[in-house]
Amino acid sequence: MTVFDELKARGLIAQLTDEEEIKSLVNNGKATFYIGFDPTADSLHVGHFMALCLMKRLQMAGNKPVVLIGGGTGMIGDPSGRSDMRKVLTKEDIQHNCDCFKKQMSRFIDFSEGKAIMVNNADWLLNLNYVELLREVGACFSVNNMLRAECYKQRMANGLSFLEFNYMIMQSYDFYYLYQHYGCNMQFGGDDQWSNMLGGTELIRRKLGKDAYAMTITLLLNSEGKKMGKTASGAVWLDPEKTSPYDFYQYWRNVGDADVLKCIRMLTFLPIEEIEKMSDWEGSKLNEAKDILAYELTSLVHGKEEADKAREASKALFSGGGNLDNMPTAELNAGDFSEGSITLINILSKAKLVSSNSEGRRAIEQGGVTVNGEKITDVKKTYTSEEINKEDFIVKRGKKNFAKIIVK
RNA sequence: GGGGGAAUUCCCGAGCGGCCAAAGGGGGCAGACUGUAAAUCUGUUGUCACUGACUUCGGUGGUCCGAAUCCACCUUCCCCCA
Repeated sequence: MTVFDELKARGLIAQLTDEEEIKSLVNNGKATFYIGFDPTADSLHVGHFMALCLMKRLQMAGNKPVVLIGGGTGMIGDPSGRSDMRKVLTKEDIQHNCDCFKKQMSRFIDFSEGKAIMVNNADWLLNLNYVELLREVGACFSVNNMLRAECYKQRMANGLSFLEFNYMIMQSYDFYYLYQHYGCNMQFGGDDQWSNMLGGTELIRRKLGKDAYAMTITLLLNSEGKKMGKTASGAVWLDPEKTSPYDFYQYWRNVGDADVLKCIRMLTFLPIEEIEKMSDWEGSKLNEAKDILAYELTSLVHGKEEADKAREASKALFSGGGNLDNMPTAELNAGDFSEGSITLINILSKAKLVSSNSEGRRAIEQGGVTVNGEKITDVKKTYTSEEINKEDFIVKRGKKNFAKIIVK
C-alpha cells in the first residue's frame, strides 16, 4: 500500500488542494513539506502528536519534512478556532517554548543530515519591513476574501484585532519563503488551518506563478464532537513531567467505545489489516482494544519501558494481582505529621488526589475514599507513620485515582 | 471623533442596598448501575481551624450601620454613527 493510500485509509486526510498531484509527489518521495508549530506552551500535546506521526510516515516514505517553529507567528497569535484573543507571549517565553519543542520532536523525527530540517520563522519574520511587506505581499490579499474565511468569521462576533487578522498573512509568507529558500512545495496542518494554508498557495501562485500544495489532517474529535487530548484540567501533554506516563496511559485506556478504533487507526502505527480485525469487537471485548491503544501510544511517546510500567500498574489497580511497584507514589516526611499522626484529608492532598482540603473532606463524606480496600467515611480519621509503612498503603479517591503512600 | 451597552464563581448566565458564597444551565467530582465505556438516576461543586470564620462579582476610590447591587474615575470589550 502506498503512503498516500495508507493516510487515506487511516482517515487522516481532511482536505486537499490537488489530490492527484499530492498523491504522486508523496508516493514518490518528492515532497518537501512543512508543518508549523506555534510555541504557545512549553510542551507538545496530543494534537501535535498527530502531525508528528504524519511527518514520520511521510519521512519513512522518503519525503523531507520541514518543521517550522512559529517563533515569529507566535508573537501574533492564531485566531483560528478560538473565540477570544490569545495571551500575548513574551519573547523569552517563546524562545523557551521553542527549545522545549525541539527536544521533544527529536524523539520522533530523524533530523540527521538531509533527512529533515527545523526552522524558526522568527528568523525571517522579525526582520520584515512593514511598508516593504505591504507592497510585496499585501497587494496579493483581498480583505473581502479573508473576511469570508471560516476562521475569521467565528471571531467577528467577539472582536478580532488587527494583530491577529495578520496571522494569515504571516503564515502565507512563511510558505512563500520556504518555497523559495528550501524548495518546500507542500504544507500540512490541522483542519482549522485550511484557510491560512490556502493563503500560502495563493501567494506563491501570484508571486511566482508556481503551484504549491496544501493538505489538512483530520482533527481528532471524539464522538461528541470535542477535540480529543483535552481534559478538564487541560491538555494531555507529551512531556512526562506534565502528564505522567501513567496518566497518559489512563487517558487512552478510558476513551469512549465509539472512539477507540478511530484513535487506533489515526494515532498508532499498527498495520491496517490488524486494525480491521478489531472492527467487529464489541462490548467488553472492546476493552482489549483500549488497552492496545493505550499501550501503543504510551510506548510511542514515552518508550516501551514506561508503557510496560503503566500497564502493570493499571492491571494491579484495576484487575487485582500484578505489580504494585509502578503505581503513582507519594512520599510523606516527618514534617507532615503532627503529634505522630496525619489526617486522611492531609494525605489526600499531599498525594495530590484532591486539590484542596475541602475537596478531600467532601470526597470522604461522599464515600469516595478507600484505604487499602476499606471505605473510610470518618472525616477525622488519622494515621501514624507506622500504620502507613507497615505494608503497601494504597489510597484511592473515586474509581480511578490511586496513590501509594510512603513515609520516608 | 460622537452616541449607546457590557464586565458576576471553571464556562454560559440570573441577581431586589441587608434574607448573597450569590438562582438556573453546562462542565467537573463523588455515589448507584457497569466493562477503568456510554446512557441514566442521586449527591456535590470558593477557601479554611467547617454548626463558625475568612476571601470573591473588571480595577481604584467614595456614599452608607451595611455594596455584586448606588456614585466618581480608570481599564477592557461589544453595538450604532463617522
